[in-house]
Amino acid sequence: MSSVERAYYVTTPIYYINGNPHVGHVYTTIVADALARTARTFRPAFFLTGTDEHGQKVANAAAAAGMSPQVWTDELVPRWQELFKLYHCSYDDFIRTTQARHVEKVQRVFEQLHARGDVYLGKYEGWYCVHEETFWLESKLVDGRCPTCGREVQWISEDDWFFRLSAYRERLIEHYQRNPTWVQPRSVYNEMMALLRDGLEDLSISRATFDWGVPIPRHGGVIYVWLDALLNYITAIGWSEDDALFNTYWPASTQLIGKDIARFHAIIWPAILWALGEAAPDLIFAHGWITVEGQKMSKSVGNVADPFALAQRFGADSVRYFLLREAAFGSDFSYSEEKISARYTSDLANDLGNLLQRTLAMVQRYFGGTIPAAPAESDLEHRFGGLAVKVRAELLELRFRDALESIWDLVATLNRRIDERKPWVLQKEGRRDELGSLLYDCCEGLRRLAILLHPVMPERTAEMWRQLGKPGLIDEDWSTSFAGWGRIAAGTRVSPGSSLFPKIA
RNA sequence: GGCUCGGUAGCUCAGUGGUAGAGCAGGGGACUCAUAAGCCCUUGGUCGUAGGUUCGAGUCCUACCCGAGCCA
Repeated sequence: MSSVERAYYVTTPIYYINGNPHVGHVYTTIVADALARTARTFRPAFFLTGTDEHGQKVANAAAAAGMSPQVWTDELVPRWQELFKLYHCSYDDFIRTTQARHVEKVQRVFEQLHARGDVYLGKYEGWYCVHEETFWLESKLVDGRCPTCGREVQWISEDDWFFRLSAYRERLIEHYQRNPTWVQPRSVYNEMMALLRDGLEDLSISRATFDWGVPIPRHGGVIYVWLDALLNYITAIGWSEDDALFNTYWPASTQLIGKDIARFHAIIWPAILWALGEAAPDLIFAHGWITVEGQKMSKSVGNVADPFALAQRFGADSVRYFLLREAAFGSDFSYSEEKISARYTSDLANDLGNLLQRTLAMVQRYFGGTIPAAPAESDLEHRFGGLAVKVRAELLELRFRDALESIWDLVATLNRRIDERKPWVLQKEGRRDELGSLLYDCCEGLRRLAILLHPVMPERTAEMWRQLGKPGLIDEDWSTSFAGWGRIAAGTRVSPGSSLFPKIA
C-alpha cells in the first residue's frame, strides 16, 4: 500500500435533466462515491459528477413549462444535488454544462479541432429524432418513426460541422487490441470492436435548428450536445487552463457509464481526446440496468423506483449496500423491495448490527464499558491481516459483491467465535483473561469492519465508530489503520447506542 | 438475418478438463451476550436440449431452444 500511486479520477455520466432523478442515476453515483472513498484511503482522488443541460429536449421541456431553459435547469439541478447528498455522495465537483467555465472551454475545443483540420464544414441531410438527439438513416426508421423511442422524426437539411471520426478508426482498433480490458464488461468491448470493424462515419457536431447549446465561435449554430457533454470530464479539471490540476488527474482512472452510451464514450470520446493531443481514459466501465421483476423501469409501466422513498424506508446506506452487494457490477439485476428487505434483515440487521450490539453489551456488562486488554497474540491477525489489501483491490476493480463477501467473512467469524467461546460461561467461571481477550478481538474486528465498510456505508459506519468510542480516524490511510492487529486501545470507552439497523416491520 | 453475453439447488450467483459449491430461503437441534438475532446440523441440482472430442466435460467443439443486448 504505497502512497506513490497516481492520483485517482472517477467520473459518472453527467445526467440529462429533463425530469426527476431515479434509482439508476443514484446507482451510478453511489458506485463512483464508493470508488472515490476507497481511493482516498491511499492517494489523492477526484470524483466528478454533474448535469447535462443543453439540447433541444431540454429547450422543449422548458418551453412547455413556460420557462427559459436556464431558469428551468436552475430549478431542477438542486433536486439532483439533494438526492446525491441524501445518499452521502462525496463528489469533489459538480459540473453543469451551462456554466461559463465549461462553455468557454468547449468553444476552445472546437477552435482547436478546426485549426487542426479534424473539424470541417459539410452538408447534413437526414432524419432526426429530437428526443434521442440522434440522426437516423431512412432505412432504420420503423414506420417512419424513431426506432428507439417511436416518436416522430424530423427531416433536417443544414450545413453542419463534422468531426473526422473516421480518421481515428485504425488507432482505435489498435488501442482496443493493446488494451483488452479498457472497456468493460467484455460484452461491451466486443460490441465496440464490432462497430469498429464495420467502419466509422464522420460525426456531425453542430446543430443549426435550435440555439440552446454552446454557440459555435464566429458562426451560427450550436455544438452537438454529445460533444458538449463528453467534454465535461476535462473541462471540470482545468483542461487548457490549469495544467497542474489537469495533469494530476487526467487521464481518468475510471469512467462509469450506462451501457446505452457506450459508443459515445468508448469510440467518439477517445478520438476527440486524441485529436486534442490528450490520452484516452484508463477504463470505461458500463454498468447494467436495474430492472424491476425483470422488466426495465419505465414511466409508462409505472414501476420506477423513487430513490427518495427508498432512503426513507431503508436508510440511504442500506440502499447503497444493497445496490453494491446484490449483483455483479456490470450485469443487469432485478430489484424489488422484498430483495432489499431480505438483504437488510439478514446481512445488516442480523449479522452486522447484532454483532456490534452484542459485543458492546458485553463490554458494558462485563467490563463497565471500557475495552479490556488485548491478548498477547490473536489468530485473527493471521487470518485477517491481509483482508484490507484484498478488499481494496476488489473495490477498485469494481468487484463490489466480492469485496462485501470478503468483508462478511470477518463478520461471520466474529459471530461464530462468540458462540464458540461462550463469554457468559467465561464470566460465570471467572476466566477474566480469556473473556477480555475475546471481547478485545471482537472490538478490534468491529473497528476494522467500520473502516472497510466506510466507502460503502459512510454514515452507518460513522455511527459504528461513535459507538466503538472513536478509536482514531475512520478514514485515514489504510496502511496505518491496518498496521497490525490491536489498533483499538484498551481502556477505550464504548458508547452503546440504538441499533445500527433496526428491524423493519 | 449477422454478432455478443447469459441459461448450474426455490432465489442470487461461484465454479474456464479430473469425485457438483456458497449465501439466502426451507427443515431439525443445542444455547442465551444480542435486534426471537447468532451458532451447529440438514433437505435440495440428470449443470437449457441433442450430438461430438477426451481415459475423463458444468468446463472444449457443433447444432438447436430460451432470455437480454448490439449491429443490419
